[in-house]
Amino acid sequence: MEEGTCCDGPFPATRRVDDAVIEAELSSFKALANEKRLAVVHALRDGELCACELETVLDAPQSTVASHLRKLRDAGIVNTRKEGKWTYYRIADTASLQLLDLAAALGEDR
Amino acid sequence: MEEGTCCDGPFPATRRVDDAVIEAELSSFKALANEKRLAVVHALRDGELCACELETVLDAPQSTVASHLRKLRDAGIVNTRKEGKWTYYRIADTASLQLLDLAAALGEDR
DNA sequence: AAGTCAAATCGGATTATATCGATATGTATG
DNA sequence: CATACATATCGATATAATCCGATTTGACTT
Repeated sequence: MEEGTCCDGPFPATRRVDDAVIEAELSSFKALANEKRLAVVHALRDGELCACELETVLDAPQSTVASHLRKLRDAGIVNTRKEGKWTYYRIADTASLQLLDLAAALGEDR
Repeated sequence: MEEGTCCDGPFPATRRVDDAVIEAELSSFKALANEKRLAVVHALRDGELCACELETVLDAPQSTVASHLRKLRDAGIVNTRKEGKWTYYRIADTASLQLLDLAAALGEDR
């Protein structure tokens, strides 16, 4: 009933994807694809917290927390504000909160 | 000018985060935190494609593509439909497309 | 300027993911 | 039932991410 092979013809070039877009998406998704970094973003939903408060939230050593915060910062998910010897972290863009909500909805049933 | 230490008091328990929600978000983000899997999702925006067509899109060996497709399926990002010896893949939920768009917007400038 | 505390960075060990050839499974067709 | 093709799984290796102690940097304070 079947005839011919599936992939003997050229694949439509219209389905090729823009690398720059994928790169942008990738940097957001990689930043959020980690349990501790997600916990940070959740903790910051209600407002800024300083780095040492986030150590308490994550219950992890200072250096571990600092490296997660750096990744979130590099990805543009959070911003910082220095006040004396403390560094306060906050959500950079509410779009990241929408992102979490969508992801939660997608992943919840299963 | 500063007085006291930052974290000598107990941290407000109200900021504790729901683990189940994080787990759900994590499974979506991990599935999308890969260049090849993102390319698959993009390729499927305009409609279903069979596995061997996706080999062409990714330009990778069959076994590599198959393992990425399995991860997308396990995460509920794509569904499959078998027709004879072919397996067609499609986006399971348009919410994942919104997710890509938001992530692209977040990650583009920087 | 010595001491203290917050936070960032470094280095190396551990753990997780990705890659891909080889092999197995499943579905037509001759 | 042998063959061809599509796709899934296995297993070994390569690559990347995480973790965390130790050290450094920077901002106060005395």
